[in-house]
Amino acid sequence: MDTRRSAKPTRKRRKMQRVTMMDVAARAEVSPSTVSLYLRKPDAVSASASEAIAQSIEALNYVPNLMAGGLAAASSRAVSIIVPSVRNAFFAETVATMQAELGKERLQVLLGHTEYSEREEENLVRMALSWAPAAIVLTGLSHSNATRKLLRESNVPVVEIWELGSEPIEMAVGFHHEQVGRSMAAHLIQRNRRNLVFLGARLQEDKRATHRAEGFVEEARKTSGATVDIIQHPAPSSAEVGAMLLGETMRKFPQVDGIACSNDHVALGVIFECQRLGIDIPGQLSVIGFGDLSFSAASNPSLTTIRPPGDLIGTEAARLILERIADSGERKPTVIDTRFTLLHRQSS
Amino acid sequence: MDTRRSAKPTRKRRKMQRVTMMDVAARAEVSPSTVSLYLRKPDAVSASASEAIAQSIEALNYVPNLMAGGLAAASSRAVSIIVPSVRNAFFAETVATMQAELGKERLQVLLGHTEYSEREEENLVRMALSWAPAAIVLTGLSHSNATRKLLRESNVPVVEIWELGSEPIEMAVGFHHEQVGRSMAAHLIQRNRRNLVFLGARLQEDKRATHRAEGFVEEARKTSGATVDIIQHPAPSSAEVGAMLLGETMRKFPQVDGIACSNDHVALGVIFECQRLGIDIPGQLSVIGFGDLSFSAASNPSLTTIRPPGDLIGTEAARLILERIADSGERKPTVIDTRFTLLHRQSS
DNA sequence: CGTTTAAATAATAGCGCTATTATATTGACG
DNA sequence: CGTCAATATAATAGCGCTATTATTTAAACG
Repeated sequence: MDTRRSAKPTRKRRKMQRVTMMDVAARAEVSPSTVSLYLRKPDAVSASASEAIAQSIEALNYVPNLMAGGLAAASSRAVSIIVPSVRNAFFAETVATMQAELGKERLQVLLGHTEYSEREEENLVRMALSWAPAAIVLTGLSHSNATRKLLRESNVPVVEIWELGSEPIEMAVGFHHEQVGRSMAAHLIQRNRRNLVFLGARLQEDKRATHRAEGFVEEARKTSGATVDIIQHPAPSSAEVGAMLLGETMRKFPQVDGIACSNDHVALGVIFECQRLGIDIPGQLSVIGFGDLSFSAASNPSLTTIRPPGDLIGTEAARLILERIADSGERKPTVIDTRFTLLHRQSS
Repeated sequence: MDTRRSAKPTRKRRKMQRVTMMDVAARAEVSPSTVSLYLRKPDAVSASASEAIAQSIEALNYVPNLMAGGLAAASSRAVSIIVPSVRNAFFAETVATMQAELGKERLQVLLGHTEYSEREEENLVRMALSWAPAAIVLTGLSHSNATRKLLRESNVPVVEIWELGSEPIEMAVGFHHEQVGRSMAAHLIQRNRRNLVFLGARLQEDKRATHRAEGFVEEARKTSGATVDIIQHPAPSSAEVGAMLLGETMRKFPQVDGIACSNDHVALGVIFECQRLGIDIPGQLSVIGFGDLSFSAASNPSLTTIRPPGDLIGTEAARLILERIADSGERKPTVIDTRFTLLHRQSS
C-alpha cells in the first residue's frame, strides 16, 4: 500500500498529556468508551466496572481533558457570567453564589466585566461563544443588536439576571427596579415626608438605578402636595458622592425631608454629611438606601434600605441553567421574580 | 445553503459548528493552515493573504473554536483565578483588574472561590487543570501538599497574589502583611498611643489578617510601656462585628487608646459604636483600619487606614502571566513587592 | 432450555484546530 | 540568468475525548 515512509519513524510526535482516558481504561481492563460513560453517566455502568475504573482513576491520578471533551461534545462544561463589574458588591454576591452552585456540578465559571458598556459586552459574548459554553449569563435586559444576534444564532441557553421589565432573550431572574423606586417613595410618604429627593450616582450607565429613580418619581407624583426631584452625579456610587450630593440638595432644596439614594454607599455618605452638618436623621430628614450592604445595619443611625436578593438570584439562575442542561435542547422561556425586601431601620 | 458536506448520510454526523476555519480558508482561497497562522502570528502572513482572510472572517462572522485550539495546542487561552471570595472587595478589585488586562490579550478568566478552604482550593485547582490553562493564579502562599503536587506535575505557570513572606511556588505579587501590622502599630505609637488593641474578624481562616495582627503585636512590644492585645471574633468582617468587638474591648481594657482593625469594615463599626457610646475619636481613641474601602475617606471622622494596592497586584500579575506565556516554557521565579500605603486621616 | 429483550460494553468515526514538515515562491547576488 | 537562501503557503497527522452504532452478556419468560 503505502511504501513512501515505511522505514522512517513516524513523522510527528507531540508531547501529550500525562494520563489519558485510554490509560485509565487499560488499567481498569475496560474500553475507553466505558470510562467515558462512567464519567458522564455513572449509573449506566455496572458496579464491578465502576469499581475498577474508579480505582484506576485514583491510582493514575487522572485529570480529564475538558478541551477534548468539549470539542467532541460540541459543548463545554463552562458557564460564562458577564456582569458590569465584580467590584460592585451586588454582582459579586451573585457571581460568588453562582460559582458555588455551578461548581457542585463541575461547571466552570468564565467571568467577564462589561464596565457598563454594551460594546464590551458584545466582545465578551463573542469570546464566550468561542468556548461553546453550556450557558451564558448576562446582566440586565439591554444588549446590542449584535449581541442578540450572536446569541440567537449560537443557540446557547441565556439567563439574564438582576432585572425584570422587558422581554428577556430566554430566561430571566431578578426583580423590577421601578418597583423598588415606588416602594422607597411610598415608604417615605408613609413616614409623612413630602419633599422628596432621589440621589443618584452614575445614572447614565446604570440603567437599573435609573429605573429606581423613575419609579420613585412616579410614585411620589401620585401624592398631592408632595414634591420630588432627582439630583445626580456621573461618578460611580461612593460615600463621597453621597456627601457631595447631600450638600447640593441642601442648597437647592433646603426644605427636603425625605431622601432616597441609588444605593447604600451614597446613603452612608448622606448620613456622615448630616452628622457633620448637624442635621438630625430621622428627625429632620428621612433617608432610605438600596443594597443592605455590610455596614447598613450597623451605621449610626442604622440605615433603612431595600435588600436585593443577590444570592437568591444566583441560586435561581444556577438552578435554571442546570435544569436547562438536563433537558438538553429545548428553549424554555422562564421569568423568575425574586422580589426584594424593605428593611425599616432608624434612618426613616 | 449549505454546500459543505456531501449528501450521503454517513453513519454518523454530529451537529457541528456553523462556520469553521476551513470555511474561512475556502472563501479566502488559502489553506486552513494559513488561516490558523494568520490568527496566531499575523506577521508571518503576507499582506494580500491577510487581507483576504480578514475579509472572509468578517463576511462569515467566524467565531474560532477555542476548545479545538486548546486541544491541538495542549494549552488553552484561559487563566484560572482562584480567590477566597469575590465578595471580598480586595479580591474583587484584583479579579476585575486582571480580567480587564488579560481580556485585552483575549485570555479568558476562569473563576473559583475557595471560601478560605484549602480542601476547596485543591478541588478548584484540579478542575482548572482540566482546562489546560495558560496560567493559574492562587491567593496567598498556603496550599495543601496535594495542590502543590498537582501544580508541580502539570507544569502550568503559577502566580500567587496578595501575600509575600514564604517561598512562592513560582511567581508572587503582593506585600508583607506582617509589615502592615508593624506600620499600624508604629503609627499609633507615633500618635502617642500606648494601650493598643487589634480587633480581628475571622482570624482562624484569614491567614493574612493573622499576619497583620502578629506584626502589630510584635511592633508594639518593641516599645517599652506599651501594652497590646488581640480581640477577635470568628464571624467574617463587618461593621456589626466591629461594633461588638469595640464593646468587648471597652469592658476588658477600658484604658485602651489605640485600635487597629483587621479591615475597614470592622473599623467602621468601631466608629459607629464610638458615636453611640460618646467616645471621642481621635481624642480619646485612635483608630486605624485596613483596606481603604469606598466609605473610608468619607466617614465621620474619616478613617486612617492602610491601602493595599489591589489593582496593582492585578496588573502586575497579568503582566507576569503575559510575559511568561510569551517566553513560552521556562519557569521564571519572580517576586514583586507592591508595598502598601498608610493614609493618615482624622481617626488617628 | 431456547428464544426474546434488555443491559452492559466495545468499536468507530470524527469534533475543529495546531504544530510539524514539506513544498512553492520570491529575493539576493555574483 | 542560475544558484542558494529566505519567505510564504500548503499538506499532514494527530490532540483526547464523546456520541453513535454494533456487539456481547445477562435477565426474563414461556
